[in-house]
Amino acid sequence: MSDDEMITIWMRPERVRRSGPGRRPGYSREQITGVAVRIADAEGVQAATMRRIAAELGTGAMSLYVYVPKRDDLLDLMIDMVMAEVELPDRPGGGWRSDLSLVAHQTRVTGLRHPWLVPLIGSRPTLGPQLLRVNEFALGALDGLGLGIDDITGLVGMLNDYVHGAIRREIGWLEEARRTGLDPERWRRDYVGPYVRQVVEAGTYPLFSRSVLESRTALLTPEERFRHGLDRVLRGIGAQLPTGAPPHTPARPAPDT
Amino acid sequence: MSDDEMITIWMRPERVRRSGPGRRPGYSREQITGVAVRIADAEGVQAATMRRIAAELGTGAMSLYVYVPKRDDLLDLMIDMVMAEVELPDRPGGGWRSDLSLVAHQTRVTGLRHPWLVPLIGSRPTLGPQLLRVNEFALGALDGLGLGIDDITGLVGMLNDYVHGAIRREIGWLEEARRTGLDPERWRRDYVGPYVRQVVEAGTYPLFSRSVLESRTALLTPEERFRHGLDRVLRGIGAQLPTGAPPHTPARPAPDT
DNA sequence: TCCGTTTCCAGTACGTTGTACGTAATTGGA
DNA sequence: TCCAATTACGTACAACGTACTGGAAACGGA
Repeated sequence: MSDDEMITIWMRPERVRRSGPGRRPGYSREQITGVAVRIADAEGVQAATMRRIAAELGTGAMSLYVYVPKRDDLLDLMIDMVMAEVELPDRPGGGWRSDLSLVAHQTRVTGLRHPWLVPLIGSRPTLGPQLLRVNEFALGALDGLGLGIDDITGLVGMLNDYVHGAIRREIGWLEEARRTGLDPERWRRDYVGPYVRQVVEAGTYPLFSRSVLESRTALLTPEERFRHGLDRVLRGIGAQLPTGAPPHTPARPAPDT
Repeated sequence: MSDDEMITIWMRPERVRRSGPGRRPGYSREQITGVAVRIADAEGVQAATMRRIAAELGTGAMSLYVYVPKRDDLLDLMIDMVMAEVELPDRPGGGWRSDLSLVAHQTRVTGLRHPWLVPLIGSRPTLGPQLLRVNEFALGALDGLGLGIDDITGLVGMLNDYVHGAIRREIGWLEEARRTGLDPERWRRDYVGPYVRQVVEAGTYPLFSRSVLESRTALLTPEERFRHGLDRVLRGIGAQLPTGAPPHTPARPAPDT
């Protein structure tokens, strides 16, 4: 199977040539990905076009294709690059609750720092090394508590779903606000606000209205709101652990270092 | 505030003119949205271009702009149109567990019927009437059990996060398989398979490897797998209900009919 | 009946996108 | 010194969203 037919980027590592003929590469995957991430952070992922990235590097668009097969692959590389910002110890060991809490909070700050991350990950499932690393840490947090592997993956998946959903709620209409060139606060006030008010006043959805009008958590900081939801999920997880389980001892020896 | 400045489509209802001068409209928002949904179902949302939709209707691309302000608005309309397929009774009343289970399963089949739905909803939060309707039903399922409104929205959010995540996992690489023109099963076997096998054999992520090799739920049907995860979430919700709550009586009178 | 006003239809055109292709430039090894 | 390999990048093409424009159609009032 030739490299050209390798669909996933993770089976097509960057060409590394220590010696031999041919011009020396002037750029790199990591450099290109870094520029793409910076543009996406500032102006949204749709602004990170091949031409724009190349211009930022002072070269032509087609030069990027030496390092990246297609733009879609670059998106996968971007996802994995920012997943590296999720700071975790080599292995879990603080007790399952604080371990999972750490993953959740780290993922949240990363997702807020790069508002395009979670929406993108949602529409393009990828299994880059950094994502696998974070996943492995979360799985490890629940290992050795007497759970089967399927329960572990299920519970971690549930936690992951909450974290992604919460980040999405927190990001909200950020992307669309940017698309229209308005600052997010003004956008919320002038456009989302009137619509929600209209829906509330119409009274068609009474519980939705109550959730807007009588909300107390709306007064909390986003971080506190996130922790409340996280506590709920962690309580749910805790309720499904085998009773009398050891606090955090792994059942298997740690992987070789 | 003129219509031109209304950013959200839900504040710009379709122009309805019962009489007066002017040519009679030959198409409609619903008709256009329907064609777009059909194309997206068959070939992915990126195939539902303005030109393509118009051609399917036997007209020019620019004619669509009489009914839809921008393509992005059409995406919101598509989301809401398929959300209408989530079949629910007028109001909950089967007990919170079966009510929520109903929403979950209905959402799942809808998400599978339109694989672009969940990824799209994830990258573009919208509050169309059909989505509000489904949300209201879910909120109603937990009303009258002694929970505050914030707890209700939190728990419903948690459930919703799981359902969306589960659908995403089930859809998997469907979209990318289609992009490459291969059928999904062949794609999984020839591309995803080798990569996962390589990761597993490298042994870098032992728990991930176990989750692949020792999984028993992988042998279940997707529907059973979904129900298992759903049961976990519902157990988590049940564990957080006030004790001795009435089974399903709403605390407030039903909305006017 | 005719006209003016309003609305819809649709062709043309512009700027932008991803990327296939071809050519020039650069390098190490024979 | 020449060859083979590799990178750099301008050109080109099809397809995209959509602004603009002129023409067609339908009604109310004259």
